[in-house]
Amino acid sequence: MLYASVRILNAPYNIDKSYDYHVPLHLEDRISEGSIVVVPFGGGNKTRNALVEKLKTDTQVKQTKPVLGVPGKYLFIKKELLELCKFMSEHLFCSVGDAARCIIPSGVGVGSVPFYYLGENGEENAAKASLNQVSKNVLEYIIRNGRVSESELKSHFGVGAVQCAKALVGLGICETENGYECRVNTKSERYAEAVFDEEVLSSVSDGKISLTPKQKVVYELLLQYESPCPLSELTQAAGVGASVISELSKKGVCRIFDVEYDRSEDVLGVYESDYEKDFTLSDEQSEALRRLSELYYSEKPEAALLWGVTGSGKTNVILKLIDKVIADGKTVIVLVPEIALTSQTVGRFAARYKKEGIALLHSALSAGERMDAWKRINEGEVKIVIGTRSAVFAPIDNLGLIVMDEEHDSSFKSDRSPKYHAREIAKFRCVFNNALLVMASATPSIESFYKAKSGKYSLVTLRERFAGAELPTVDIYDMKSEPYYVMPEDEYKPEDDAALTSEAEMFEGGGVVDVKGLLRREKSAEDSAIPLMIGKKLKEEIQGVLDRKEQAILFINRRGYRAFATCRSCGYVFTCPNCSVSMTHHKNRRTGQSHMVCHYCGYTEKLPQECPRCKKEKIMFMGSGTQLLEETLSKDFPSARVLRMDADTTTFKFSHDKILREFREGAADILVGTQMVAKGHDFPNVSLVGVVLADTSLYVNDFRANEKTFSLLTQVLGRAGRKEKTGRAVLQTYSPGNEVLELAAKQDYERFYDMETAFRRSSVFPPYCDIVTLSFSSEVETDLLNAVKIFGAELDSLAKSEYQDVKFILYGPFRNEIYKIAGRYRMRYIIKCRDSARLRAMLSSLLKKYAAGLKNVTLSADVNPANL
DNA sequence: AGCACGCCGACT
DNA sequence: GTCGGCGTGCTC
Repeated sequence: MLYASVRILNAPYNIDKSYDYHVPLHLEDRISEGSIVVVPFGGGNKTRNALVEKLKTDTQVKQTKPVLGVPGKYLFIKKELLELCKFMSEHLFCSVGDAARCIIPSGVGVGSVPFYYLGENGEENAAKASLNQVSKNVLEYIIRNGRVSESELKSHFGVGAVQCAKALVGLGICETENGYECRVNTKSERYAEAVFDEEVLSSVSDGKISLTPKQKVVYELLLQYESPCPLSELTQAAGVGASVISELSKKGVCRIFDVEYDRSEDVLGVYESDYEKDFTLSDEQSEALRRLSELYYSEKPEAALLWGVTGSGKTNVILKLIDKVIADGKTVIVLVPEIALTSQTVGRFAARYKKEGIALLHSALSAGERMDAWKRINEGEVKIVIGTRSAVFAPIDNLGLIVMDEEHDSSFKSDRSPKYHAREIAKFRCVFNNALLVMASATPSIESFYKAKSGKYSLVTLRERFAGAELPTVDIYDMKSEPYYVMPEDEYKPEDDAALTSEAEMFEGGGVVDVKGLLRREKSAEDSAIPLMIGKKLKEEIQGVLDRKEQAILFINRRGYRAFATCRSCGYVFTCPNCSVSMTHHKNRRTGQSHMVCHYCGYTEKLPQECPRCKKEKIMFMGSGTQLLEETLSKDFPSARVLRMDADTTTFKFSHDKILREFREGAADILVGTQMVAKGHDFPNVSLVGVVLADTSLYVNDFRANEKTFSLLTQVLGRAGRKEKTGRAVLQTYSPGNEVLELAAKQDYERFYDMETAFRRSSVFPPYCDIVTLSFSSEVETDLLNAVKIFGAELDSLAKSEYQDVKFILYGPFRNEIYKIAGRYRMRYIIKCRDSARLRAMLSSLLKKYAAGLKNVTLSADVNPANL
């Protein structure tokens, strides 16, 4: 008898162990180690999917249940990745099944369908019966293939084959039995959008089209959104059924349409013609290539940090390295940050290696496409995989090289459980395959640079800028020399200062707390209470750019119109009812309507005229976002064409890419946006970059605040003048003396690294220790507090008894930076430690004990989190 | 996580 | 006397 030792997928952490099942004869030749199988589990024998860890001929278990089915040869995890699952579960405190979920393409499910096979007296009965041609073909196919699923018959002989098969069963020729097979769930999402047509809008407002109260609620919501809204979200937000929305569409005031996850464009083709097929390397680049090749040919696991300033041609070196690896008959995985997926870099790779066999893995792929890519990779048709973090799991054989472009990017760390870092997975795979890992960045993570300096990684450096490209001239501009707030005289009262102080401190961080300056009045101001976003210097530079018919990019760190709304009379701040954050003020471009939006849970409400607390009409807005910047620009530079890119204008797949392409093709003079404008795009005509507010307070309370600011600014500055022209950049700030800003302006990574490591060493942060956070969340605050207390006590007692040898420092419990999100309260412990087997054993036993045991509370661990 | 088994209050 | 409340414990 053959037994399968399996792990249940979707099993909670505390019951994640091996379970033995026996394998029925007819499945023996279908099952193998790494197969996904269907098994009965638990008292109710509910069918569950499981991963076969081992096949064996005996078992300790007295009574085993049978494996019910092996869905298909593609639902299979090869040995290397099977071991990786185990590794992940040990290091990331997740079940083996959770790890397997990262590896199996999502959207692939298991379905139960009838299978047909030849009956006992099948051939005799067939000889007696008179069959039509199709039935004969179907029968022949069944005889040839043994057990055949209904869907397989359908795909071979059309839908009619099902009838034939059933008839064959009726005639006693075939028999049928339910079995399992792999199925790809194609998904599409239904969207609704208000009809922004003058006539429709006015007929609704003057009652020509009458709406019921519920319809009204939905309609108002729709008007507030700038872009189409998923129906599911809309019905939830409005608290109505889908019928209300379909009524609205019948009345012609909104449109309902399906957006398939399937509409992927030919990303490969986009930039194909942009680049020459061949190029020569500079001396420095050749040397870098030589060193990397040496590491590659060593046939040992190696890791190298390719540190090259912006514009030093890292990509060229990498392309030449890949050429060698491919020529050597091995395969390559290239990992890029999420945002860069359709960028030129990817296009360049794609174009260059199309004929060798390339697979592009990204979040916009439909389940079907993902499955296709997975099949092609599994069947060895692919030599190069390019993709975001999850591409590190690509089932590619014979791996010779993994490249991580923009190594420091935080999108390489998963934000969902299991919270893996692609870098660690890549290392595991390189060790398994004796392959080379190349991490490339202009601003490496402090941790990686530290490893490079201490010899754990080989450091390969590119210092020269390629093709004479130069650093932009950077002006750090002191915004304190500008009036910040402009407010008409008659509205100003001295007591405003007091009410605003706390909020101003809260939201503008260290820089702007001079409230008197904040409210500096200017009698002549036409626009009341509009913060000055564009200082004199930046204004001049923008004008210059427009005059020279060049382009500019302006970066601002907040989307929306105004950062928050507050009452000048009582100090009330508009706060999300579900989250402990203030809401952001948004303005609809088309209707001009104002509403407040929570950036964490999406909650939206209409902006009232009066303060909900004191009922006075004294609401004022503070801070500024992309929408206001866009508006300000069109006022200050009426002739300029402004394009905005933020989460609100990039709802759809590829809309992001579309905006960038439009901008590159010159459809706009100024691109305004959040983080996403900063990353990896090359715009030849951009000669000015403006950072509306550059402050370290962009990331408060995170020990990586400096690192993140430095790398973000470096990237933004890198957008200016990469070709022949020397670009210009203006960093507006309220803390002009800040060392991080100055070093970023000079692009002096090494000085920054020295400064930052000094800080990390003295306060004990990575790379001088590891950090594990244990996060608790609950909808019930008292349950949360209780759980946190119990857990803390237990950890304490373990540390004093069984795990005395484990050294760690426990901090907390703390409330999270944002205590409540979407109705859940969140707290955590922070542990500084060495990530050792003993430490993991201790935490794992605790988590196993409490993962299910704390009522109403979910608990999860994160090793070296991306944000603290 | 599910879903059993198990031991005490309000119903036909 | 039973139906069903959800506390405790197991899942090959």
